[in-house]
Amino acid sequence: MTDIKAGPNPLYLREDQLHEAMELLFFAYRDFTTECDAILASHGFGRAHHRVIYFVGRNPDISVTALLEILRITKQSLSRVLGRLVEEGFVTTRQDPADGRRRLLTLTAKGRSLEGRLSATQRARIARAYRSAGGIAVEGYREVLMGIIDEADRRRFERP
Amino acid sequence: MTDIKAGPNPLYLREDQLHEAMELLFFAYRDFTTECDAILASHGFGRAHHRVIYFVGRNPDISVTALLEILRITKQSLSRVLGRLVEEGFVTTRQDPADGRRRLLTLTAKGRSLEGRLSATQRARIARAYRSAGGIAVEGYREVLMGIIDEADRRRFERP
DNA sequence: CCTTTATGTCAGTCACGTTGACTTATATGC
DNA sequence: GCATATAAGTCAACGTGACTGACATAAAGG
Repeated sequence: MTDIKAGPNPLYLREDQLHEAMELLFFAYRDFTTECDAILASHGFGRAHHRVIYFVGRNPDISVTALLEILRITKQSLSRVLGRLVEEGFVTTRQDPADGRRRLLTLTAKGRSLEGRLSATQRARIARAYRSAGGIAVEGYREVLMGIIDEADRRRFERP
Repeated sequence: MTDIKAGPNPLYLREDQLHEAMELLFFAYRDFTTECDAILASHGFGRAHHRVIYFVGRNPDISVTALLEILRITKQSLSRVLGRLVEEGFVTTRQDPADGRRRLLTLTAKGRSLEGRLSATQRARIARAYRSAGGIAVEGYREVLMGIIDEADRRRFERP
């Protein structure tokens, strides 16, 4: 009799916990991206432009191939987006002095300014979440997300 | 002189930590979704179909409006996706007995089967990450993501 | 009865991803 | 030095999944 209400079976709980994790990721990503959309739209840009601006900003002199590997899209897809960003003066390309086949991408001052405006809203959201959750929670967030990420990309987050 | 190499200023460190958080979310979401794409593509479906199947599966007898609120898309966007899922027998609609204006959405056996196949790959990924990170980390993951999610949707994750 | 709500639909547009084929420039290995 | 491989760019065609705007219908509710 005591067992009847002792709780749902542990397998059911576990499934539910996994569903919760999936939904947390879905809602967090949804809300994380929406604020930037208005700023981007005012330039006629979309999320693809944001991703390029962000990763070029974080990795000055990145090669096109390296950027493609981060984004996991085709070069034809990148081409349209990157082409516009270069055309409109947000990104510059220069030849790699060490390997003339490579084009190195860097943000212009204009690009850095837009990047800053976009990142600021997202940083604020993260900072708020980090502050309210605390340091131990932050470490847990990091460990779980690293576990979700494909092994090949985990090294990006290794610590000195 | 000792100060010169004493370390980067704390503000810079903090910015870097926030950028790490942003990238973790980006890569995790990217990798979380890619495995399902092949299964979906074999049906001629995309991620939009997956989202509908998932949330209808998790919320049997959900109304169209409630689903729209979760997805935060327009009814015109949902219409094409949902229409195909109903047409091809993955989702059924019925009139709400309590309010005849509402249509209640539920997965068919066929829909549950596809949902199960899709969720299984994602659950496996989460379960692996949860196991390797441990219970304390899982709690942190949950707290931080809840903080990132808009306040209005946080109640979805409240505990009994 | 009139207004509001829930849903569906037609029409047009745009962002952003895809595949496939082809070119050009440079690097590198035999 | 030549052949092959790599990095990048380009043209073309295509599909999904978002959007806006306008309009229709059925049911609920004051």
